[in-house]
Amino acid sequence: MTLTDLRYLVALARERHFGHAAERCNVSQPTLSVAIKKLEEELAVTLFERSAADVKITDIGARIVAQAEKVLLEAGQIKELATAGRDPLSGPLKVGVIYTIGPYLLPHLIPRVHEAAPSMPLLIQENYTARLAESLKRGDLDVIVVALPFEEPGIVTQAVYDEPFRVLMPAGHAWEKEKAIAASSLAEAPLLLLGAGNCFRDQVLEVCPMCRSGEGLQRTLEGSSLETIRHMVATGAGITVLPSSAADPLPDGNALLSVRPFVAPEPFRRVALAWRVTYPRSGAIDVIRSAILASPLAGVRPVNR
Amino acid sequence: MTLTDLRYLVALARERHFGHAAERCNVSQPTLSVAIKKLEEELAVTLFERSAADVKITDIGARIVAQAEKVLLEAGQIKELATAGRDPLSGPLKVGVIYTIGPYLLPHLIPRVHEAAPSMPLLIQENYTARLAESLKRGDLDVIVVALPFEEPGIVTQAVYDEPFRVLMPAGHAWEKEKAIAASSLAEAPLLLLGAGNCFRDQVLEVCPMCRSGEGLQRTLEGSSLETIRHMVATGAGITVLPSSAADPLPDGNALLSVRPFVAPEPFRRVALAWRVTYPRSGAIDVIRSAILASPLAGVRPVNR
DNA sequence: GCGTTGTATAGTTAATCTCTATCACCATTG
DNA sequence: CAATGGTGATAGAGATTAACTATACAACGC
Repeated sequence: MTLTDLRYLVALARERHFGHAAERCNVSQPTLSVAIKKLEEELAVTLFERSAADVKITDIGARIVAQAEKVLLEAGQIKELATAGRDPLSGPLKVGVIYTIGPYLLPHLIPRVHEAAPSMPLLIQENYTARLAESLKRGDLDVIVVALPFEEPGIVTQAVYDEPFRVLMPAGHAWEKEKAIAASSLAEAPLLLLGAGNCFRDQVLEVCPMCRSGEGLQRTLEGSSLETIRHMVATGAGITVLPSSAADPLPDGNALLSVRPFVAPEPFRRVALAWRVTYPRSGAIDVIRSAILASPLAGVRPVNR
Repeated sequence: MTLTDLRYLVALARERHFGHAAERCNVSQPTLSVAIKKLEEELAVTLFERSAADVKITDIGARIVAQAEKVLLEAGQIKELATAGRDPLSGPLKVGVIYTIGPYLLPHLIPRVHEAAPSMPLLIQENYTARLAESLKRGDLDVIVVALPFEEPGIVTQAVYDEPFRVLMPAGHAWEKEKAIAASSLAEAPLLLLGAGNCFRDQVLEVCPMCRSGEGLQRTLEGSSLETIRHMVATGAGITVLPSSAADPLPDGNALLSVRPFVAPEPFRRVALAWRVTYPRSGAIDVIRSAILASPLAGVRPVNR
């Protein structure tokens, strides 16, 4: 029993004439004749009474035809689903973003994606890079926004933008008179840091290796966020390093904080998209990339592909 | 897209492993692999993400698999319908009976058929032979009970029983002293007859050709029934001829009527079943025949096949 | 009876399906 | 870092199936 057989069956039930039914199915009369006969043998029931005058459907035949129509209808739905699903910009996209990007990127990203792909709702999760990577590989996420380096088997990454680091200090801090801060000077400062697991923490520590080993003044704030740290800096609890997208857009007339760039070469992080090599909706990823690049993130520099 | 393809698809969605899915489908791994690939090409969507680690279903793939399961379920129903319909004794049987048999046969027939084939309800129609024949050929009836001769193209008949005719007269009639009545004497009697269209009318007239041509005393009662005629005989309106099944089972102690047989050779009618040669439920017809023969119809003689 | 209409059958060709064998890829491991 | 094992894809051969054309066969109607 094949779907073709069922189509022949339904056509014959409608036409009650082998020749006409065959014509409607674009096959020869013997083809349809043989198919119906085969179907009757397979089901071991007589579906039609053939006589010279006409073709009559049996009671059981009528019931089976009705069921066959249902099967064909449902099968047709598969094609419709496929047609609808062919558009990579249709259907939800599961996006992961690291904690130190999400709050600054998403408010810009979401409306832009919605505009570019109205029928692609975003299901967004913020997490650590390691967790995002796991979800991505498991298939719980489709694409993630992380900082490089990021290497995983089966995962491709595409750099999107570079983002310089900034030094954030309370207003009136001694460094406020400097135009730019040297990375080395961080070792002497009471540096507020995110907890372990945040890649940005490691990147900051890399900027100033002495900070890590020196057991200096820096303090790790477990379970915290860049926003919390910024508030702490404002209260004079210390200084910190922020990515430019988080540091530069200070609320107008914020008198409690000062931001300074690093002296060249500025330390920066490279932000990238990552997805499974096998992920088929590359068009959706292109939309995400474009939306990110169209977002007004302070201080960032696009990375050419 | 075939039902086999859909089975492969569902198996792969369940197993998430080409080899295992193939095994479950009793085919080789390349067979399943190629089938899935073909399906993806036909639908122009990626259903699975293949990687070394594992096989992941895409969102659209999951939706299509769910639909495929529905299709397979509905297709399975076809086989179930066929299995249920394979029994000729299941499902209603549309039976037609002529007016002069129905009232005497059906009260016996129905319970016997119900006992022999409980899941074969009878849909019964009484009518003239000509109407029954028409319905039978059109497929509105499956089998009819008629009196021979009955010849129609595409219709087979099977004699079931012979039924002698009787003379019915009011009690006290002059013929009551006779043990048997000669057919020829009917010409002189006030014979009450059924209306045109009833085959029994013609059969009675055939018993006594003079009645037809002679413009004798006989009266045709249009739109009447044997029962009505019997009541009229009881009131002394005339005499009549009845089939034995209608004449013999007189209500106990009916003092108003007398029944007499004809002198040999007794006139009789041959009652038969008829159905389309193409009708597939011959088992159902056998049940009807057996039930008729098991019915205690007064005076009838079974006809060997 | 003979032609017409309609379905079944035969035989052939073409497409499809399925198999075995093998390749290519990747991830793990000594 | 090369070897290994597990996994899916591909190639080519063989078998099955489905389709066609031509024709037979059956049942009616004139």
